[in-house]
Amino acid sequence: MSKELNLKTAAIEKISHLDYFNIAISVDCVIFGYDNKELKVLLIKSDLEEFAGLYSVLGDLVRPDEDLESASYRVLSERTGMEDVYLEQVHTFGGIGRHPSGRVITTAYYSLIDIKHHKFKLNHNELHWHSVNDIKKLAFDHKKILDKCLNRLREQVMEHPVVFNLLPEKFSLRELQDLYQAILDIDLDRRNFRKKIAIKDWLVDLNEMENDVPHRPGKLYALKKQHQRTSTNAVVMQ
Amino acid sequence: MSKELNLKTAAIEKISHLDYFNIAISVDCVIFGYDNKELKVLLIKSDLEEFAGLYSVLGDLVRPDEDLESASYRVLSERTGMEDVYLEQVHTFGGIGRHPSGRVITTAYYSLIDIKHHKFKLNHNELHWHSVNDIKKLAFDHKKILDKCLNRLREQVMEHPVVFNLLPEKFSLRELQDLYQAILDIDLDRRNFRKKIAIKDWLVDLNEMENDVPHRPGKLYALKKQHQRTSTNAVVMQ
DNA sequence: TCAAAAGTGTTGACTTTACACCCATGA
DNA sequence: TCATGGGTGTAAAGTCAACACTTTTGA
Repeated sequence: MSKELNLKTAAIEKISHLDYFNIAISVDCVIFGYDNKELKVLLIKSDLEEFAGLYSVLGDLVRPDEDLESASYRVLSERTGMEDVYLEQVHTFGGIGRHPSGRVITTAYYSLIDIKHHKFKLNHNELHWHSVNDIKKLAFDHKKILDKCLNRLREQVMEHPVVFNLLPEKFSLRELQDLYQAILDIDLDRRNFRKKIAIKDWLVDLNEMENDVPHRPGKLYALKKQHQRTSTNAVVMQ
Repeated sequence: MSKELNLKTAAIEKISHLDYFNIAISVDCVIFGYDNKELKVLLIKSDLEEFAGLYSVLGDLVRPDEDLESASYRVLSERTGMEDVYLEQVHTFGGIGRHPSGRVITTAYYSLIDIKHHKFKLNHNELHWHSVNDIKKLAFDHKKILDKCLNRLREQVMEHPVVFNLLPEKFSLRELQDLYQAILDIDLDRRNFRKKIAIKDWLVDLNEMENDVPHRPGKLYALKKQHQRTSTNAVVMQ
């Protein structure tokens, strides 16, 4: 009773499946920044009437000739002018009602970028940084997407050196701790935090000190070269 | 210089994006089983000429009117006759050359099912269980998909009670340990394993003993009701 | 009586947490 | 001299890994 061996070519298969080429796929990039001891996320005002007044994360449809990663890098660089930034895929959202234009499935990525980056032109498009903690509602299912990306970020932050794009090249341990506290939304013990970071061996001591701080200056550190994460040396993290 | 407020309706947006509705999306289900102290995976012989002789994991195109999760449950139940089994989304693979029929992006899920399940009709379709350790090459990028799902399974197995679909309802701690060893592909210390499982509080002691074993019988346990994972009470795991 | 696996605790190594004092700087 | 944060160590609690002997059963 076994099925007959009935090979078909890909070309033939494609014809029989043409009906299915009726779903669009997009990428959405949850881009985190950090300023004033708060974790921020870059949002754009939705240009859909259905979501008038609401913000959404940055996304775009995937072009037929680009892969998912390229699409997410394109969104990132088109919107922020930044190249070569690490993006992490988080989850794909495929509910049927999630986009009013039709069937759009989206793959969510997160990324971390320096909020003070130069090429950045916030005024030209309705792009704004929002405090993650203040966000109650977004267009589409983007609140769910944001939450999932934030959870993933929190899971990874102590295991992998992912947060250093959010700091200047040289930073003190206090700045690093403030950043961790903003991301995790908890207080950390200073001595224990320093021990934990020291053990990871992520940092080089630059033998320099902070300037212009209204208190005793701290030592400056930088992320070791081998831990710098970019699109081109992306490390498999799990 | 700010952009004019220029809202468009979803309908209008759709027209301008029609070109993009040219990518198909599929789901691929990596279905793990367990037999003879080995972790297995359910594979089907590829019916594409391009991959003649190679196996692939179970997948199908997503229909325009079903969401991603429904599509993966459909694949699972069509192929195995099983309903109400937990599926975990792992990753979406979107390389441009990954499918010879055209642009197909796929979202991978894994699932664990009892290899001895009744409705199962292995002969009717070229469906076979393969030892995970023996698999060297698969059709498409399915080896990568399998590896990623296996990694995810290994990460979750000690943190969450995910493996119990692979065992009969009543099982001994030795059977459970053998299963963990097969999944993780390492040996575990018996006493430490039992302690670790006891702490999780996943099991009920049934006050029954094994029968028909050629050695001292062990106690039988079952997974507590509140930890049983099905499609309908799926627990958010991260 | 033998073979096979069940069942069970302790010790040492390591990790994690909580916690307090003096120091350097700028205002 | 005050306010601010820098820099540092220790003790107690908890977790993890290694390890061996007696018991029960069927063959």
